[in-house]
Amino acid sequence: MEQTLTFSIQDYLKNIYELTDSGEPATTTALAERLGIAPASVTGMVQKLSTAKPPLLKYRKHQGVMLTNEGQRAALEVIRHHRLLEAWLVKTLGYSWDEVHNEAEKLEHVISEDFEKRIAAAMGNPERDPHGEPIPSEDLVMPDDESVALVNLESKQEAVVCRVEAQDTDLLKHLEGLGLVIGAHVKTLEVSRYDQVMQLQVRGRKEAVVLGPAVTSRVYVEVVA
Amino acid sequence: MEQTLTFSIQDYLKNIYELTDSGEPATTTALAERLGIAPASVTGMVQKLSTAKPPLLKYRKHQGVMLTNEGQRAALEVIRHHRLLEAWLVKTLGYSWDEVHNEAEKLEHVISEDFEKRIAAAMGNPERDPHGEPIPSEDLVMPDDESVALVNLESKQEAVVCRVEAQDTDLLKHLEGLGLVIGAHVKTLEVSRYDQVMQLQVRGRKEAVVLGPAVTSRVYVEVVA
DNA sequence: AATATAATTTAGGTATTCCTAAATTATTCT
DNA sequence: AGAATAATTTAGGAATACCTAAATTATATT
Repeated sequence: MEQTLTFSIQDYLKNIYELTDSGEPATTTALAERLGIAPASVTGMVQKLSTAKPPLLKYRKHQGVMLTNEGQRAALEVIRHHRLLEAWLVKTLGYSWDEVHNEAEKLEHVISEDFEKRIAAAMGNPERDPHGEPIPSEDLVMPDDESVALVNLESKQEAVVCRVEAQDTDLLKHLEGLGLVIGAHVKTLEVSRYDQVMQLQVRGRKEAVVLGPAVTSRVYVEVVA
Repeated sequence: MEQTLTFSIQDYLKNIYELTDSGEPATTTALAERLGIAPASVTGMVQKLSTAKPPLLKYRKHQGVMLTNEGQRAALEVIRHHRLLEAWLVKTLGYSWDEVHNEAEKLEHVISEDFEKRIAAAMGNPERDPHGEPIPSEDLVMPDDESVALVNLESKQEAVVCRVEAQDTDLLKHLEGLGLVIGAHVKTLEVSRYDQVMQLQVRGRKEAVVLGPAVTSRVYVEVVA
C-alpha cells in the first residue's frame, strides 16, 4: 500500500541543473537515466516545462534542455535547501556526512523559506555544506528577459565574443576569461550567466546548434574563420 | 506552475483517526469537509483503503469508516511525527507554538524513523508536544487479527459485555468501565481497543449496525433485554 | 406509513505522470 | 555517400485522485 511516487518539478529542475553545469544542454536520455524513468517520459515532462508560464527551461527536439533563469532560480532554491539541511542535520542531530543525503533529499521539497532562513541563521549563514559544496545564496540569478537577435554568422563561420552591451563588465570578463568561441551554424545568440555556468542560445533558425536558458545581456561577437 | 497536490494515504488516516476519537465511525462527508474535497472523492478513496492488503480501514456504505489496527498504527506514526516535530522546532529554531503547525504538517510525511528517533532522543523523549498534546509512543496498537464470531443475538436484543477471553483483564476493565451495551441487530461482534477508543464491529449480516476496525480479543456478552 | 429531504454512492469525465512500442531523426561506420 | 545503428520523439494506454451530475439510500416529517 504505497502512494505512487512521481517526480516533482523541483526534482526535474535540480537534476537538469546538475547535468548542465558544464554548460552543455542535458539530453532527455541522460535525465531519464538519472531519474530512473523512461526517456519518453522525460520528453513529455520537458515539453510541458518548456511551455509553462513562465518557461522553466528551453527545449529543442533532439538537442536537449537548458534551464531558463527562472528554472535556475527554482533549482538553486532546492539545492540551497538541500545543503543547508545537510549542514544542519549533521550539526544538530549527530548525523554523519554520508547519512544525511537521503533525509535532506526528502526534506528539501517541503520546508518553507522561513524554515530555511531559521536554520541558516542558526548556523551563522554558512557558505558550504558538510561535503564542502558551496551553498548558493539567494538572488543569484537574473530575471529572464526577451531575447533579441544580435549578430548573423554564415554557416560554418566561427566567432569570438568581443563586447557585452551595457554596464555588464563582469559578464564581459567572464566571457573573455573563457575565451568563448561561438561555433558554426550560429545565427543569433543570447548569453546568460550563473557562476561558472555559461550558456549560449540560438533561436529562430533551423540550423541553430546551441541553446541556452534566456538572454540576460546583449553580446557582440567577431567573426574568426 | 504548481505540482497538483493530492492527499496522501497518511493524510486520510490521520484525519480519520482524529474524527473517530469519540469511537463513532467517521462519515465520508465529514472527512470530505475536513480535507476540503468532494464527498464522492472520499468515498472512492475509502473504498480503496478498505480493500488494500492489509486493509487500513473498515468501511460500510452509508455507515462510515473506522481504522483497522494497521490503519491506526499508520495514523499514530504520523501524529507522533507531527508532535515530535512541533516540539523540536519550537525548542531548536525559536518557532512559537502557533507557527509550527504548518511546517510540521509538511515534514511529518517525509521524515524517516531514524530522524524521528533522533529528535525524540535529542529532547529526552518528551511525552507531550508544545500544545500539551500527548505524543503517542511506538507500538501502542495491537496487530490485526482474523475476526471470529462469538455470540449470536436475536434481532432487537441487547447485551452487556461480561467477560474477555484470555489474559486481557485490562481490556475487560475497560469494557466494564464503559458499561458497554451492544445494540440491537448485532449478530457477531469483535472488539478492538486503543486508549479510550472503543469500537465494535459486526459482519456477515446485512442488518449490522455498528462497525469497527478489527478484533484483538474475544469478548463474551450477556443478553439483557 | 408515505412522502419529502438530506446524505451518500455511482457513473462518467479530466488532468497528471508514468509506461511500451512504433516511428522518426541523428550519428557512426564502411 | 549510403547503410546500419543509436538516440529520441510520438502515439496510445494504464493508474491515480480528483471533479460534477445523476441515482440511490437513509432520515425526518407529517
